[in-house]
Amino acid sequence: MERKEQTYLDSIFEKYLKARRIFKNKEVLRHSYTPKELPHRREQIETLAHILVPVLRGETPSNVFVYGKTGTGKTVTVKFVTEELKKISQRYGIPVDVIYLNCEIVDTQYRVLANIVNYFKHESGFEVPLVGWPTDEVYKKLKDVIDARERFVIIVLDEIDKLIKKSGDDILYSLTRINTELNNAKVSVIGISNDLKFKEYLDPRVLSSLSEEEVVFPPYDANQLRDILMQRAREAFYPDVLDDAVVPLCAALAAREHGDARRALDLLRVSGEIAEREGASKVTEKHVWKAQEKIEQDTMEEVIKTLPLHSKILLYSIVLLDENGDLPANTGDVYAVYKELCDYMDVEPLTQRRISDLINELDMLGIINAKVVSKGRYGRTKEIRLNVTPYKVKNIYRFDYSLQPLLPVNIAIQRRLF
DNA sequence: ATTCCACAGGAAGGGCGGGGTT
DNA sequence: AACCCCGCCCTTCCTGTGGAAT
Repeated sequence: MERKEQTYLDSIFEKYLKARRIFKNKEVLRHSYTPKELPHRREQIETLAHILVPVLRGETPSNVFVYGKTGTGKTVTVKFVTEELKKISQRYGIPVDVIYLNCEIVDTQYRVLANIVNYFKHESGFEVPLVGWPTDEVYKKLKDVIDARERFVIIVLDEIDKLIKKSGDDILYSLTRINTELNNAKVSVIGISNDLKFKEYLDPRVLSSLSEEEVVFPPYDANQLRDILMQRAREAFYPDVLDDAVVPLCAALAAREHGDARRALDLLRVSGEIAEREGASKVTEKHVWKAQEKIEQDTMEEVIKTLPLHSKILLYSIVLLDENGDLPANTGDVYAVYKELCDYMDVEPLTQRRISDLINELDMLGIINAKVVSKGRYGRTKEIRLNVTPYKVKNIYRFDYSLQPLLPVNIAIQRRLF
């Protein structure tokens, strides 16, 4: 017994000892990492550089609107170009400040203005509290602080659509016109968005001044993703740990999902992590498929976890029907079970009309399949199927306090209904 | 050709919470 | 603090409909 235990431990340690280390520098595969070169973005880099170059001649550059889907390199390219500009302008003795704000976090006018003022706090000795001041006070302060000396200020508003949807375009109006009120400094705005439609929300005046110039980032195709991954892989992994097929497979899988480079990098990283954990000496195609599976599962789990209460109850009634072998079910059946569950949990049930919409939502999220079918004489309804395993759903609910009562309920409910 | 099931899904409006305004 | 406005969630009421059954 003891002997057995000993060899078992030995084998564990040996496995890890023998296993070649996989990652040389995992940071390179993170989204936040800015590589030294950006493959297949030469055109966008040049356009941006061309737009910003007036700075070096002491002229105000145009405002820019940058758009493209997620994972097309917008943010990283803008950061890259603005960094380069900062370096070069230093040589020319022209002060350039680049203020990068992600509007998903900095999501109100006030916060945007306050963040800009606070960016200069070391220089001005001023700091605006995160709440409390009237917005126009902050705006005045902002002008003072910026205009304290001659310089260029480039304000990058990432995910600008989030800001506009939440708090309107007033702030853009102010920022794009601020130059008329400044004597020393010059400001230009770079707006980044992955939602092109949001332009419709903008006041035409704002739109015309923000999109004086536009830079479009098309999705990457599989070959381009492969180049990107190759470049990063050289930095991230030790030599020869990647099987030849790994990078092309990651690229192909990510290309299938609208050419998202983030997705591709995640795949590559997770593949490596899985190989590492298995104690494998090489990352192979097999690990990539596992990574693909894991990422899908993780996002699905996250989606289910954050569902509102009634959607969770609704999902659970479909799970019960599935366990009972009653899928596909129609809307009426599902609604009946749902009502029972609400009753059991002492929750007021929603109407069938509303549940019908929630079913559609679950369908769009890919958790269930709901197809409208006509059963002739027997009416028109949805055929509802489950797209995840009941086990998975239960496992997620196990950690949700408010759903505890549901877990032991299955058999009782089923008996009462059928 | 007609009927009729079992819903789908549009329209309108109530209630409510969060943000901005006065 | 009082107020208002907007977006969101939900209900009520409603008309529409594909196709098996008759």
